[in-house]
Amino acid sequence: MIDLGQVRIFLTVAELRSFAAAARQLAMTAPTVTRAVSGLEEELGIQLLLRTTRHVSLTSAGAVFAARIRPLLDDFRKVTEDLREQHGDVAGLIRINAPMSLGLQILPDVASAFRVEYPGTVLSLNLTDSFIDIVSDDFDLAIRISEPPRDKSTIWRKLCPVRRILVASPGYLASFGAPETPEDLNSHTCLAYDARSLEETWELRCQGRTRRVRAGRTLAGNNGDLISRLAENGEGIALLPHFIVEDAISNGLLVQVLAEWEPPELWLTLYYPPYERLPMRVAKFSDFFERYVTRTRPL
Amino acid sequence: MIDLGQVRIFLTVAELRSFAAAARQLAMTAPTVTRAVSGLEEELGIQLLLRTTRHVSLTSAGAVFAARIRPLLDDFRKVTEDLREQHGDVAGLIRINAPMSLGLQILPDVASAFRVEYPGTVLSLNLTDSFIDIVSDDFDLAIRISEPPRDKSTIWRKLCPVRRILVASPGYLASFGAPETPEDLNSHTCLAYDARSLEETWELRCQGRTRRVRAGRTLAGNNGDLISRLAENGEGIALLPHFIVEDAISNGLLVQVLAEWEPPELWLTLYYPPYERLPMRVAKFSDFFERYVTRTRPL
DNA sequence: GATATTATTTCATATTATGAAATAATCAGG
DNA sequence: CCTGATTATTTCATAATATGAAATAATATC
Repeated sequence: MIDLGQVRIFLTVAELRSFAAAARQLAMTAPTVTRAVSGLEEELGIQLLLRTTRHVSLTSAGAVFAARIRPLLDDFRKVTEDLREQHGDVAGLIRINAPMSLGLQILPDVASAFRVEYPGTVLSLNLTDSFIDIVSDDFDLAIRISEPPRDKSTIWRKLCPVRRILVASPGYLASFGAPETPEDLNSHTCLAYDARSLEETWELRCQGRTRRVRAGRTLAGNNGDLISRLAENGEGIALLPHFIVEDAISNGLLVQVLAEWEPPELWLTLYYPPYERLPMRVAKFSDFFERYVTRTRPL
Repeated sequence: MIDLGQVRIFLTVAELRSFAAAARQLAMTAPTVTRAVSGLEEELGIQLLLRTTRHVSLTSAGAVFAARIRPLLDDFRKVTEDLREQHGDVAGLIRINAPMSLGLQILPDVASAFRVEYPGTVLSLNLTDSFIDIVSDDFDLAIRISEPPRDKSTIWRKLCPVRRILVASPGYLASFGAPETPEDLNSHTCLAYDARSLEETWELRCQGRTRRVRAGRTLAGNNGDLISRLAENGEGIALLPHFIVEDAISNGLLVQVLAEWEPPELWLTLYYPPYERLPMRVAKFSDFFERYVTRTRPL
């Protein structure tokens, strides 16, 4: 991996057309400059500068390298400087988006505790279950339960895994029987999470074996609590985050089925808009939220 | 200046969420990874990763930094790899553009000598005096006499300074007298180089003093030899590169005037299209041309 | 609560970086 | 053509840093 210090020195020499002048401008000694350029040339395996004791000029390779690397070096400087200047008050508006069920359960407590610690902040809490675009919808922070995107350009941060389980009401199971294998689900009513496509594929794993089941052919909803309530009413089998159904289970309203078959792990994930500089208030709230979720109220 | 090795290690740890796994993947020892991340955090003055002995996760600052720095590191890799792979045959078509006068004087000799050394190459020589766009006009190399552009994004390379002098024919000077000061030029016919604007400003310096003269109000041309011929015909005073008028001066057709007043230095400059990878044939021709100009035929 | 894994620290050693001085090379001016 | 001044590089002794094995501290799992 190439050394940015060497690159900076090389660019200075190339611009000033002098090793001595570059050394003076960079407050270094001449040997340091010489060694930096030689080292870079050796590293790249190509000569960048032509020098006599009286005249320095770029080679064609050096000219191309300089032209391409200069803007990159500026970008690096900008990114690191933006990060270094992460200071300032924790105050101002923070626009937060979260899924309905999760938001209702924990955001009120997090928000109150946060506002005690940082009274200068203003929280705008927005709960939606549908897909949101954090940029165009103008949020500072979106809390989602999902598999993190492959996309390298969005800014996201996994907090903790969210376990999901299959549940049904005792009444439903009495009428239709409990499934013994994933294949049995095909003859059951499976409640899908996605109301739009009316269908969802459940991927279930057990000891290396994977089974896929189509859910939602008869009933679907876009909200965890809604689906939980439908399941409690005996409408069918649901695949839901544990934190949504834990109360219903301990009250006996729902029962876990096919416990040994596990769906893919989802992650509680924070999404940020493409900040150049993360505002302190957003950073603080993120970290506060993470502490709360992982310590005070594990999912 | 930040250390790219540390950045690479940090990104690996962030992706794998484990120092030990990152060490294994990068074929390093665990202490090296720990120290790289700590060093980076110290350098940036902000914590990037949250770690316990069993779990590693990004801080919000770390997530933003990772998302912004990752594409930059990829670009950096690409630039250096493109440069490292500067090998291969010196063969194929090289499309070269040059100013008319300079091109006529030296390109034939350079081209012949180059073709002897690299018979596999094909040279396309294009002479124009007007402004060219190296990208849209599809040249591999443009030779210009100009002040290098301020623009940091174009790829150019200064070869050597080009001295310019003020000249007129003996006949013209006999009729109108020789100017003693730059101000005297206002009552003379000054032949401008730029035919399009019909006007050109001559900036003349002598011992720290600077004078500006407007030229070309009555006669202008876009070609050095053309203007030289006009001056030889006694049409007025011209400001021309020394190499264009040296023959006419030694033949007595032209005489230098206001010798102690010097115009700004122009540079013989090579321009490249925004190559990602400079083709070997273009690099070789550039270096060949430079050697010829600075050694065989100094301007 | 024992165990295994993990991140970090310690410490001795090897490597590298650094600058003053010496050297070699080159251009300008007499 | 020589001298002097400037410049890039090398030398060399020293200081600073990097490195890995082993020890340590911390934590999740069984």
